[in-house]
Amino acid sequence: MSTSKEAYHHGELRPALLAAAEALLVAEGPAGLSLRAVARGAGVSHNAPYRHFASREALLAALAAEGFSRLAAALRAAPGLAGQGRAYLDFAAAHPALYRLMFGAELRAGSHPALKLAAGEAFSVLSGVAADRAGALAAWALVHGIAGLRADGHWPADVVLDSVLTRVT
Amino acid sequence: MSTSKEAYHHGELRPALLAAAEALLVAEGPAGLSLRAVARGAGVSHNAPYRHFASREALLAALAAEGFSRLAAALRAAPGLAGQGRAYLDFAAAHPALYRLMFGAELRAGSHPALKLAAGEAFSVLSGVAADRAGALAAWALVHGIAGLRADGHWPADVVLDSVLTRVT
DNA sequence: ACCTGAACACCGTTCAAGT
DNA sequence: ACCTGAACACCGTTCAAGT
Repeated sequence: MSTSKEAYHHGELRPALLAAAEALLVAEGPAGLSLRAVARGAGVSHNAPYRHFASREALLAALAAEGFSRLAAALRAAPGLAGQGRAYLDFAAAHPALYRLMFGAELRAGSHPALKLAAGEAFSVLSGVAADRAGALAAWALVHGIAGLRADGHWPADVVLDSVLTRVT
Repeated sequence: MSTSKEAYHHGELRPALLAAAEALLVAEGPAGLSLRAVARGAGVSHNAPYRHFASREALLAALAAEGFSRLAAALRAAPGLAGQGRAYLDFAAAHPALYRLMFGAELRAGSHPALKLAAGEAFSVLSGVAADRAGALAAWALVHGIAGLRADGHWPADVVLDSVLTRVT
């Protein structure tokens, strides 16, 4: 076994940077997520991240892609359309900062192929349990809309989610 | 009539800053929306905006609040729930950068009372045409979800919106 | 290969002045 | 009142070196 510090010289810096980035994102919000702060969090110089990410935005995109992979796994573990709807909302509620990064304005999915791929993977899991295409899109838009409104503090706390989820056919 | 330059000395700087900020947001995205660039756009020193906004975030919040007011006006002009749904989606599609700022991760509505108020105003217009509270929330979440997915490029271009909008009761 | 320190052009914010 | 220029501590990114 090597110490974590030595590990950076053996290819472990990339995951260490992503972990530091997520910790920063949770602790200080997206504004605190500077590349230099991420490097400090991982214990390396402000310049070391460029060995693994082409830019700050590329690191953010990688973190968001990781979020989509985790969301896809959570959806796969949930049974049925209603179950996946609840799993989707649970994920967004459990990781609000990450969820906002995944869909936020600072990342254009169009310009990050790996991100778009990871997102498509999560959505295909949702589609797999819907009756038809319009139904899958409606369900996805509904849970995504609820998750977004909740994350922004626009969603009344006393609403029973199931009473809303069942309004979509 | 005074020239626009002189007008800054007579209380017109605030709207001029908001207009410059929106132009920058549209032209360069949220990353290009620096306070110093906004000041340059309005033709004043990098420091002048602090006479009207406490911080960069306060200026962003004011711009987002203006967006909610415009959205509310667009909703008021549309007849019925389906009409308002379409008006909501039209607004998001016509002003994608502004829409993303309104709901984006860089602004927490909770910490900007005026922003939360403006958002609540827009939502109350939507609620006014729904049959009940769960239906209003479902409709709002659905159009908001569709708007967000479209803005992020996750929405298939060939989907007929009405076929999805009618899935919500 | 992987990491570092110095450097560049920026940024938000503060402050002491100017009119 | 409203605006300015200098200053501070940051930031993303690049570059020339070090091992």
